[in-house]
Amino acid sequence: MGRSEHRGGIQLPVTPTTLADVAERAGVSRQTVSNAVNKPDLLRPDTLERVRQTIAELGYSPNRAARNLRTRTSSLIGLRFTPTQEGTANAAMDRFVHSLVEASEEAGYAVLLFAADDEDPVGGYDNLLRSTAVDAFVVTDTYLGNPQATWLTQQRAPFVAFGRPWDDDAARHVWVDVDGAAGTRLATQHLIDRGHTRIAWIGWRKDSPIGEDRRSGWLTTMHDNGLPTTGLASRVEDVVHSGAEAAAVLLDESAPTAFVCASDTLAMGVLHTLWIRQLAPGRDIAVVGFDDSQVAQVYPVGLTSVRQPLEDVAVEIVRTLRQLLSHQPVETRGVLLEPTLAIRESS
Amino acid sequence: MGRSEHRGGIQLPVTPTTLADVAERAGVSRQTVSNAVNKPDLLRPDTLERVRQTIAELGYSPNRAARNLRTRTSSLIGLRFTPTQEGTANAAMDRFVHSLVEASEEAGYAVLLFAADDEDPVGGYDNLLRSTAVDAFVVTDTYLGNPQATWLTQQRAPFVAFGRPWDDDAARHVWVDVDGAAGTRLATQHLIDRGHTRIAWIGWRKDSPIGEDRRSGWLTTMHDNGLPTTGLASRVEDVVHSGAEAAAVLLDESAPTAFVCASDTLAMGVLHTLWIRQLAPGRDIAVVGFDDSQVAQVYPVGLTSVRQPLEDVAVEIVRTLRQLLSHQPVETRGVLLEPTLAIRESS
DNA sequence: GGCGCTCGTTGGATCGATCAAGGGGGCAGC
DNA sequence: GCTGCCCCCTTGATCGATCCAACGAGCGCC
Repeated sequence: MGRSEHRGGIQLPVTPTTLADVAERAGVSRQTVSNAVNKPDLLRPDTLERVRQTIAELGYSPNRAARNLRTRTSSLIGLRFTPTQEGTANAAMDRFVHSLVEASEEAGYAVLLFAADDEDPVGGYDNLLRSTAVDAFVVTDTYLGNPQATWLTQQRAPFVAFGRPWDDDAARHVWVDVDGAAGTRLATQHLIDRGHTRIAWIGWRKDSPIGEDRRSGWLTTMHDNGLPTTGLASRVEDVVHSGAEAAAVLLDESAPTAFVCASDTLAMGVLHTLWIRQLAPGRDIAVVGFDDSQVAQVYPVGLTSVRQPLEDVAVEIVRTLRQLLSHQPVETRGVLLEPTLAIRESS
Repeated sequence: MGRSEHRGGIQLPVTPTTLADVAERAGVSRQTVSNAVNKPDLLRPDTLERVRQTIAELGYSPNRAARNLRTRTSSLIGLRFTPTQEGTANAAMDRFVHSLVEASEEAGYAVLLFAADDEDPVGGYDNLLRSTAVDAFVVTDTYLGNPQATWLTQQRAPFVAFGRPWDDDAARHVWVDVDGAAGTRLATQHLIDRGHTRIAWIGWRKDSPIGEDRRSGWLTTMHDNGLPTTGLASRVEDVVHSGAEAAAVLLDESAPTAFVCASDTLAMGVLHTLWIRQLAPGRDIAVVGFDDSQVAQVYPVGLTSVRQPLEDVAVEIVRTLRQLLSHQPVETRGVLLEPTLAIRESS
């Protein structure tokens, strides 16, 4: 019974209203109220109306715990929250999380965040899974040989990865990703359209498949346009000063008129070098970054940058998750989305 | 019973292990197993050991839904996730959320994210509260006259606000905040120590209490040091070009040698103006921002910025929440934490 | 009018944990 | 040897929803 008490003149519920309260008040049984909530078309219209009105009067909401217990679902999606690394510009998590929360909410899910210590990469997942605290996971950090995807697959836990299983052909899980090569193709073609012919690449070290993917977009576009690439590429760590150094070396040795970078962080390094050499970004030398981070948006000159469609990624992930959870056959094993180019003054 | 089946040679649990399974296997009752988990000191050491071993053998984790139903708690903290506005540098959410997740986890809580449409600001809160989906809330957007805090107080819902109830003296809720004035005092004193005497302020419009607070730190420090402030302050919108314009006007009219800004976004505007006028940040003109955003960190020159102790804020919030939830008297109604200054080349 | 069928409704059982009492064994005291 | 007491553990009830099987009213058909 939803008891209540008077306090300070306002009637406040002490125990929340239950299904039984509504049933009694509306003069029907519990099951009928449950049906009114979950399968409205089973009720006669007038009964439905009456029950709904009672629900509104009493301000009833189904108790999550009870529902979860009975249905063995939680309507929660687990996401391990990995913060942006300090000193880099890649703030994709912020935008992605928001998109995921919104997309989930429309599908009736909420997002549960958890952390995980580095010693035990699957610890957090294991806990939530065994205690049936979440229905599914979204895995974001699909770096080379990451253990989470493999482990979750073994456990037959439903999950969708944001990111391709680059190395592992045997991986049978579902993923959504953004076509990085298409992004750098966009960037490179954009620069070619502006008349540039000597376009340099600054990317990540070779052991990053994401970096190599992005690099390939630059490479193929240059080749397709019959433009030179020798001496115009550099692979460094993803920190600002590495980008700056690489830009300095490339400027000295190969005289490029434009740079395509694997990240906004590296692009910032390039801009730094330009600034030191009194070169104007966009006028003297063009620069394009990757991720459309806040840095790209608020940098005084305005950094042109490849923008990942994170909203679409989130929608796609939730759509796929729903298929997985409803035991429908999943249409496609992987979905690749096209990024766009946010053009600003630097190019 | 935790049934299991053979598939692919590996034994996989179909139904998770329950308390009863453990009890049967260990030769004790359900309650004893429950006590072994929750009140270990009630058991005889040898029994405890035996039960614990059985729990480990079977890989048992308590079912969250069942526990939640019985105890009327969820071990979840609700947080409305508001993404960073595009075009601004204030990415505090990212760092704060991570800190909150970590602090919560140590206290046995997880963070539940939800969105809310602007039409119904309390909609998300209401749903989660009535369905007893979360134990408490963390409210971050305590702007002037925000309805959430008031509403939650009325509902007697446990929550802690990140941010002071500026306008509302009647607000009786608990809060944790960062002392913005102390931050700008740090920044201003830092510039004075470097020999600057004409230090300008660029802040937000007057209707922002946070902005006025930060402004007061600059003002008092200037006065305390007997330095002039007339003609050296400007209040604009929190976008880059407004900051740039304000800097231009101030430079022309009052010839400051340093700027203290209410945000990194505005500081970026100042740097833009300096760049246009060929003035070197840090050498010709000093600039200090606020929030220590990624922009400040990766900007080529390195922007000195006030850094909010978000990790400490999160810890303090969780500590306070636990007091609230355990019905202990809360020690203090509000906690004010001191920011630090991240000094870089721009000053 | 009776039969069978459909649709809506009903009471009981169930999910898996914790709460609140109740029971049994061992040890000390007389 | 019996009683009393305490400690440790067990048993039945409960949280609030949904699933299940069965029941009842209304209707059409013969």
